[in-house]
Amino acid sequence: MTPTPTPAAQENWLRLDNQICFSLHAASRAFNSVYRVILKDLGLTYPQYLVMLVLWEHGDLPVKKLGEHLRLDSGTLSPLLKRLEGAGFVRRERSTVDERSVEVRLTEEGAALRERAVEVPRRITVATGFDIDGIRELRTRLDELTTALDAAALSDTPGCS
Amino acid sequence: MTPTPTPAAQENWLRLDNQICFSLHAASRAFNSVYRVILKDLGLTYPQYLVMLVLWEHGDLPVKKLGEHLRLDSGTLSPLLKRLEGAGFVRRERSTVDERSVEVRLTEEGAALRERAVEVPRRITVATGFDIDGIRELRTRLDELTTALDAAALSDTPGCS
DNA sequence: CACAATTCAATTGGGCACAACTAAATGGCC
DNA sequence: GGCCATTTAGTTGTGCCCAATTGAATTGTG
Repeated sequence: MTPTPTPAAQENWLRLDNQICFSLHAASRAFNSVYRVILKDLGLTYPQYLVMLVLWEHGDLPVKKLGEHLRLDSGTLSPLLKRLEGAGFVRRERSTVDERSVEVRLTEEGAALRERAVEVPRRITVATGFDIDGIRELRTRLDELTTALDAAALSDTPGCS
Repeated sequence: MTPTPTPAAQENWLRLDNQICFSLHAASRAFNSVYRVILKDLGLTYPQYLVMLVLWEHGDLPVKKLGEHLRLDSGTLSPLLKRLEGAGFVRRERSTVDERSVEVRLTEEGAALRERAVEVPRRITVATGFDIDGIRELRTRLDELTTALDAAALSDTPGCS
């Protein structure tokens, strides 16, 4: 069936790799799809929703801090925040004490949106088909994975034979 | 501390939700980063690598079949395949038996790339910090999640109180 | 004060993802 | 044969993600 002389072991590695990376990729996009449907009422995309979650939890923040919470840089956040400002959910105001910094502030409308967003998490949880413990377990695994991958991306290990 | 009259339970939901959706989001991007580093030598992006994996495993395929394996539509695949063609790894040839269909074929160069890609999976596995069983377990969970989310996206349940 | 290094946001460019639409070809039906 | 629904790629528009660069403001140092 496989005409290549490659050892079976390498075939298995390739296949296993396919499984894990593809599974994560697919799960991420599936999550995105569900959020797209649920967040449409609120007029938010999924990454915009993440920004609003951070602002609801921590209050007004400079772009820099927002990026640290979300692990996103200004190249991603700047246009995203402009769209949120265009939608009327946030204002961007350059700090008076440090002119380099831009404060992202919730508008009345943005703060009020929280009331309507409160039901989102439960709907998402239901959609996952997981119970609380299952979600917690999965979250822990994913965070472990992210930590390990971040470390690997830094050390790189390009010369690995 | 919280001026809103919202019950504490809802606060917890919001926080829990933040954890799971954000964890997946972050893990997906972290994976992407590691692949970006490792695949740079090969001249592939991560989604392009997924396409090549499918072609290496299944041989030449029409765009439609490729999309089914990867769960991607032509809007994503068409430009991606053009870039792969530009890089010399695939050819796109319109089928002679059904003019609507476009066959994606590996070039010599594309097939040869497999030899160099063989070491990628092991490096990725090392980067995850997980052992084989851990990866298998996580893969299973993620596939369950994707299946549940896909089902939820279809049924939607928008009127949920 | 002057100068260099650093910090922060914004911009640009390349690529991925998806929705909506177009265009061409096929196949079934009368 | 002529008509129409379906199938298949492609195109367009919007948004996200990241790398690299730019430019303004700040901080540190002499």
